[in-house]
Amino acid sequence: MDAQPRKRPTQADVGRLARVSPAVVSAVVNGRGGGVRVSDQTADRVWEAIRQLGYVPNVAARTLAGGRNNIVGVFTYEAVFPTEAKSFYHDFLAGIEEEAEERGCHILLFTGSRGEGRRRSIYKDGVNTLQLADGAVLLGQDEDREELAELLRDRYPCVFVGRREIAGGDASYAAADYASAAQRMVDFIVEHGHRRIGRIQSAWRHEALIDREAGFVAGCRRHDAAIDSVDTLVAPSGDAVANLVRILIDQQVSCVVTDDHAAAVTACRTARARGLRIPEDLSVVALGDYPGDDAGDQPITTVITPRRQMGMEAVRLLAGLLDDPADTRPRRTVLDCGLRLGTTVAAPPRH
Amino acid sequence: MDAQPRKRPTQADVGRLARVSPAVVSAVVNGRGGGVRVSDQTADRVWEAIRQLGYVPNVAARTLAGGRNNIVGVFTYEAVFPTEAKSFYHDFLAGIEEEAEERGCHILLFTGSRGEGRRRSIYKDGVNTLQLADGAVLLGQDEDREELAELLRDRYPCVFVGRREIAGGDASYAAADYASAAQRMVDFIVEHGHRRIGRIQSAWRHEALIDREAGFVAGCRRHDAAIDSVDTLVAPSGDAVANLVRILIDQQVSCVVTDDHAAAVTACRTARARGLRIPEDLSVVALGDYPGDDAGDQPITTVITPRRQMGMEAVRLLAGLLDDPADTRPRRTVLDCGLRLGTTVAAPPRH
DNA sequence: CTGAAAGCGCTTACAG
DNA sequence: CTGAAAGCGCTTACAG
Repeated sequence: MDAQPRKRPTQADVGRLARVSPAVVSAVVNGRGGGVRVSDQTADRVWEAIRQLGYVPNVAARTLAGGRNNIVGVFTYEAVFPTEAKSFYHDFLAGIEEEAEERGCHILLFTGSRGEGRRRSIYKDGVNTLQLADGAVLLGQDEDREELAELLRDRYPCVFVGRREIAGGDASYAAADYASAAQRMVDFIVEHGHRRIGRIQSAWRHEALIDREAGFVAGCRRHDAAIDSVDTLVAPSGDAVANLVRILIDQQVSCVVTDDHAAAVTACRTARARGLRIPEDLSVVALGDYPGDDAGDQPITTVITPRRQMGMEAVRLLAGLLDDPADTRPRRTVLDCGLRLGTTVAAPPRH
Repeated sequence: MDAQPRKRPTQADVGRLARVSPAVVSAVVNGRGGGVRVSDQTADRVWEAIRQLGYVPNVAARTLAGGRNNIVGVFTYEAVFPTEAKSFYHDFLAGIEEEAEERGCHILLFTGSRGEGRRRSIYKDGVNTLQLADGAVLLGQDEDREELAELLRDRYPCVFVGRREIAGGDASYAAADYASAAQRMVDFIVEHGHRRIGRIQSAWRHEALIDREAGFVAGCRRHDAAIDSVDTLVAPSGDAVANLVRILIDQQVSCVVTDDHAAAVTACRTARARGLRIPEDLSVVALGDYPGDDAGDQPITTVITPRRQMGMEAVRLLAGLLDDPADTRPRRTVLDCGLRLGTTVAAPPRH
């Protein structure tokens, strides 16, 4: 057979076969956009030639010439398919996939962006790799804010999944409304009669955590009259949680509120080890869930992140950004969180 | 601020500032590659200009001028991130990601390839969408073999995850060695003393299932002297399994061998409903595992598909294909499967 | 309604 | 050791 490094057919080849100019081929391929009009007959001839030759537009050329390539980028600093916490990104990605598919877009995962070190970066050797795609959705936790600021300065079209305040730039995002969810969670436990609330707060100052805090504080303020005490302890790491739970138990709180699911699970275990029953003796709630299955553990009453919807909405916002680049205002959506009622909340014990 | 659609500095701009030609800038940026040599003085001047202007190479232009784009495609007919069976593709993708990252490649998920119908297809409007990438890894079960045959005819560089015999083409693949694994599984149960074996076989004639069958049959033949009987029943669907299990129980088999994990779980449940204990009264093994967690069920003794390795190997094979396109022979690797020893096998009961 | 031409930003032979 | 030029494959004004 021919062993030559298969040369792909170009617009010129198609044009030659269909006896039209490359420009016409371009117009046909792109749904007669660009002010050029082509008769149905001609279009059919072009399509036939395209089919015969197996022509496919060259992404790079398209991008270079200014057109779009219908590729939505997805960038994460960590592995998209982690070995532990396998399902971490799944629901976000499912939403992104669904919406991208709906719009006829492909998804480009920037896995080849590891610079010098082990870490991925947007600017590989000073080059913004994301440019391969029309725009990108940015996911994940452990970010390089410097780089993100640069990305915004570059005016690269991107949307974050989750709220982000990037210095010097107006980031677009599809976020979860952790603030109101946290507030509703406070409503919920106060309605159950809790008057002494213990709070274990992450030391990390991520927007998602700041929002939880704001909502929690607002909720407590609203129930100021009903609540006797709120003890807030900051956990520098997950390892510290167990100790803090013991402290709160000693302070006689009837309900422990954690930032995330893992901390809530730890709280339950620690309390049980102290001989307390959940929820009879101590209630526990989380202001953030874990995407995986709880695998056997007692289902925690928790705020649910609308991951799938966030993914979908991020793609939608990005599409808007691309469709109207003249409008430079940030696109922002804040989506409602649900509360999942597990089995870890009951009325406080009577003494 | 300026609302203009972000215009970035180019090599030409840098060259103008540094008083050199664009070609020199290119050489400097790319570490003096391309046969062009530049004096250190000049290089410094260029770097200084780059810094001043904040120059960043344009990826699309680079790709266009260069050839390959370092994008590995991944194609599946179904959603890559399914709502049910969430983890179905995870391990494969993790392997693909790991190897792609190692090679500085990005991953393109062909999600925008839905043609007329609801289904994805490689040839959208008669056009091979996969050509957006340098080559592709093909995943999944429910395929369009016609289309795949066409893909091979097109000589598009692609590698399947799992063995495939495509009519009229030599498909490259990274497969699992189900045949030897099945054979070893037969060894295993015979060594445990099983003499009357019941087999529930899927009616589906996928390569992966054909391989299991071949291995199972070979294993039984090898132990011909030891085995009293092998009853093989074909299950047209998963729903039929329970009934077939009852038949096998009536026929006094001491071990049931299924093709997949789900059928094995059904077998266990059905047997238990009949008052049999697993494994004391009946042993059950599966020749294929399920990637998710077994969530509470008794761990099945099963063949393990090396998903991660298959994903990695597929990318490696693809890289080989791309690096040496002159060599048109198919690239094929068959990877060992492990056996997971669950708690569903014991010596057969004595009567 | 269609064609010829310029240009996107880069790399890579090819001359000097 | 350096510059001028062609070309990668496309889109997009611009003429006919």
